[in-house]
Amino acid sequence: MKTDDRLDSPIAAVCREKGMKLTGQRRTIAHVLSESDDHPDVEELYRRAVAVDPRISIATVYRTVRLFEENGILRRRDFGGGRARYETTDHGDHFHLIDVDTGTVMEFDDEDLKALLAGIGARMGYEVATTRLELYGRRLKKKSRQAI
Amino acid sequence: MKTDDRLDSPIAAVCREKGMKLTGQRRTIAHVLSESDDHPDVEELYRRAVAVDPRISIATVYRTVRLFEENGILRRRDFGGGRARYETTDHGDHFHLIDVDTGTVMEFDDEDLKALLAGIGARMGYEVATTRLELYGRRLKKKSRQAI
DNA sequence: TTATTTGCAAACTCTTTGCGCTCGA
DNA sequence: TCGAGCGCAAAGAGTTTGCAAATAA
Repeated sequence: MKTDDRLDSPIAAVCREKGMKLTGQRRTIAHVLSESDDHPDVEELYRRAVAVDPRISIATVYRTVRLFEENGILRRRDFGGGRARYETTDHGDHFHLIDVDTGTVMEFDDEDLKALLAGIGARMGYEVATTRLELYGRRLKKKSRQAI
Repeated sequence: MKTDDRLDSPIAAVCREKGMKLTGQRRTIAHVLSESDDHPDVEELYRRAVAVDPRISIATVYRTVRLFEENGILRRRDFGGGRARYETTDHGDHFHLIDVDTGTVMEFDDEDLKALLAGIGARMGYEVATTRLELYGRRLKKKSRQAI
């Protein structure tokens, strides 16, 4: 495929650094990912990629997403619903809060929480390697919302 | 199917209370579940059920497991690996710690943790309905294990 | 040039479902 | 008796893969 320099992106740069062959499809997917700050599934990534360049198949999206995950560029998430969702790793470790009414996914982080989890693990004789934590909730009415 | 009173179990009793038709297959699956204190997937439940009574199909296990979940007898869990796993609801709300080397699933509970999570949700404007929390870890050497 | 990657379609895994027969109440 | 439930096999949904053609380096 012909190189399209307009599709250069931070993630494409990482691919180059890691020595991956930078095909047109990978460049396109890297571009789409760099522009996304949500948690798309493969189908959605495919839709966005095709909008940029129709010469791409969903099999390639699956393959690329796995490649990027293996290279630490993407993190796979599972919020239920039977499909994997992906987020870039460039904004660190965090947890998720999912609005059960709208499906909106929000990110949060909390040092006390991390410390507490590590402590619980240690007390049980384990070093915690990874944590999967998702809160599923409903928007509070303003009145009952706690002050920050 | 002929009734086999040896298969009576606490879960079968709950089925009766809830007015479900207590078929031989359901009785067998209820029995198997009452004897299990781990987190089997459908395949494993099927294996255990067939060992008790071979006249059972995996479709029935799927159907029964869903029925039991809808009736609050079972809770569906997803620890990755693409298959749902089930636990009885009779031992309350809790979290899981999974040994990444052996696959062993352990349960734990922590009031401070629950409070912290509820607080985080509230601060973000949400009432937390359900929480999914799994710690994946590696056994610590005795020496570095923290005192309880 | 040539080892990799891609597109396509078939295959795979887990789960659900349509249908005619069976069985519990 | 008779409607709910069962077994079977086929269908779905998401994901992976074998193979020949295309392509980046």
